[in-house]
Amino acid sequence: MFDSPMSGSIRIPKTAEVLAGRVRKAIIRGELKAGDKLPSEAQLITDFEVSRPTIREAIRILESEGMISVSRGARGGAKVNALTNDMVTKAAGVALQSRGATLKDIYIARSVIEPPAARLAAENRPAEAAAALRKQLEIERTIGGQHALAAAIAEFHRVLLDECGNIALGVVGKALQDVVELHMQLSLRANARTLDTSDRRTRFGLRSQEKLIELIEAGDAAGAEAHWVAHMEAAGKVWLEGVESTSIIDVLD
Amino acid sequence: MFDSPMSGSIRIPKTAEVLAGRVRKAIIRGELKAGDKLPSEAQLITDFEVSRPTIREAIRILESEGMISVSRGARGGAKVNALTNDMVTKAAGVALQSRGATLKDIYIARSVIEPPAARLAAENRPAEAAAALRKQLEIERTIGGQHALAAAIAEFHRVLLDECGNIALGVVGKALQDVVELHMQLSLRANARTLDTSDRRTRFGLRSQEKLIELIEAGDAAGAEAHWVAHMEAAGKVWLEGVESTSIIDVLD
DNA sequence: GATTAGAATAGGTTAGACCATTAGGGGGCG
DNA sequence: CGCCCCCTAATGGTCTAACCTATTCTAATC
Repeated sequence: MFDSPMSGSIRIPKTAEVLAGRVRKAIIRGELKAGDKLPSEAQLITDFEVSRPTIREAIRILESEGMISVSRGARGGAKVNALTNDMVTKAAGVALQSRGATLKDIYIARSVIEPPAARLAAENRPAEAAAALRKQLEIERTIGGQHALAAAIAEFHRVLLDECGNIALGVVGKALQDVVELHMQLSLRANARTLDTSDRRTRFGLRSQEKLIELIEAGDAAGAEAHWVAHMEAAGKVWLEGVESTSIIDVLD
Repeated sequence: MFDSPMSGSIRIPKTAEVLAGRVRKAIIRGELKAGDKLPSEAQLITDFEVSRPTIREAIRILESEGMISVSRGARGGAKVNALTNDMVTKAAGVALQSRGATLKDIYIARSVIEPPAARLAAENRPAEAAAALRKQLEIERTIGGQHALAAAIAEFHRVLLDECGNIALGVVGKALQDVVELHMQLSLRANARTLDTSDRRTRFGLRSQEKLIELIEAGDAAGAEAHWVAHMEAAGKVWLEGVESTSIIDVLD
């Protein structure tokens, strides 16, 4: 039983998918920039010579991918979104939840990714990275409120991943960070608990961040990595006992 | 300037999105398993009391997320797909390409993630991991053809990430691996080049994998990690000069 | 019994209508 | 004169009713 040269299941492309694909390609290639407006549905109908439901299916596809958002009313329509990590976060959230990943799992993965990010930052762009991190640290110091502080600290981690100079590491690291944050938001909304971030521990954390910045600024790659390993371990001990570390991640509404 | 309790732009949910959300939730929660068939469009119309275009928009959303696939004709309809990493791969591919990530970027990120995966495998489940890896190594040894061998080696890396016992690390590591593989497939199809994997280097790689398995089996976590760091570095030197290491990742069509 | 033509099923696409929401302009009132 | 409200136009959201097309099953025919 040989496959004939013509074998292989052929996939008949649907009009809506083709349409969505064209727009997606234009967005990824940068031909359509964030903020640009797509033509109105009526215009698209005449441009592409397809019916309205077909157009709308294409729009739903792109919307579900987070590439456009649609608003109603006069001057409404589909606008191109800035390409964010949202899609990666959503996809990772689904994959992690369906496999039963726990907060501890994700924290361990982050502990694997972030210290090398600190090393790369110190190696490749110490000055810029230190400046960006210091700016975020200032925000943390002046901010009020437990939730706002927690968000600012999360942002510090994101800045570190951004400034490491490796796009791939940044994308996956931030996706994990975002999944955790999403889970926390939903879990807090459900349980209305309060975060018990003691002041003493917070100050210790900020001092540790300050030290990281100094090591990066000095170009001490090995030192920055080692310090951040220690930081993540220490912070993880505190944080994971605060949350139910074994609870399965939940990113559903 | 305080936000009033009523501030914040409200999001009017669209019927199709609500519908898609319900099905998505059921799939993620495991209430709908892979292979299950959704009711026919006609049935959904009567079940949910919405019109066909709306149903179809919901179906397009879920299809674009890779959660279902639809076939035409008698006995056709929407079937639930197995939850794979495809969504994460696609999303990561888009994010990486739009940010101009290079193959080298991604390789570096993989070099960050895989050695700790080897360490975790040796720490947490040496016997199972060694068995699974050895099985894959056998496949590599008996396989013929350059492309098939390259695919088998890629699979070895995936098995390692699966067997490390950390779901989050596995998900993001495999996503990066998959993005690279997707790019290579498209690039090969476009250029019809041939892979020049010399036999000598291939055999060296397989011996290195064998050594990793032995270290993991012995529970030598530090040794496994260190060995895999060296392996990734050595393999990277060869591989990155074979491909255009600075070429920007491309995952379009 | 194998082949093939038709019937049944179910998704793919189109057309047209009407409803709901929003921005902006014009008229009335202070 | 200026402010507010309502009206209107633009645009997406939803529905109904068809017809087309692909796929499978069945039954008639050779």
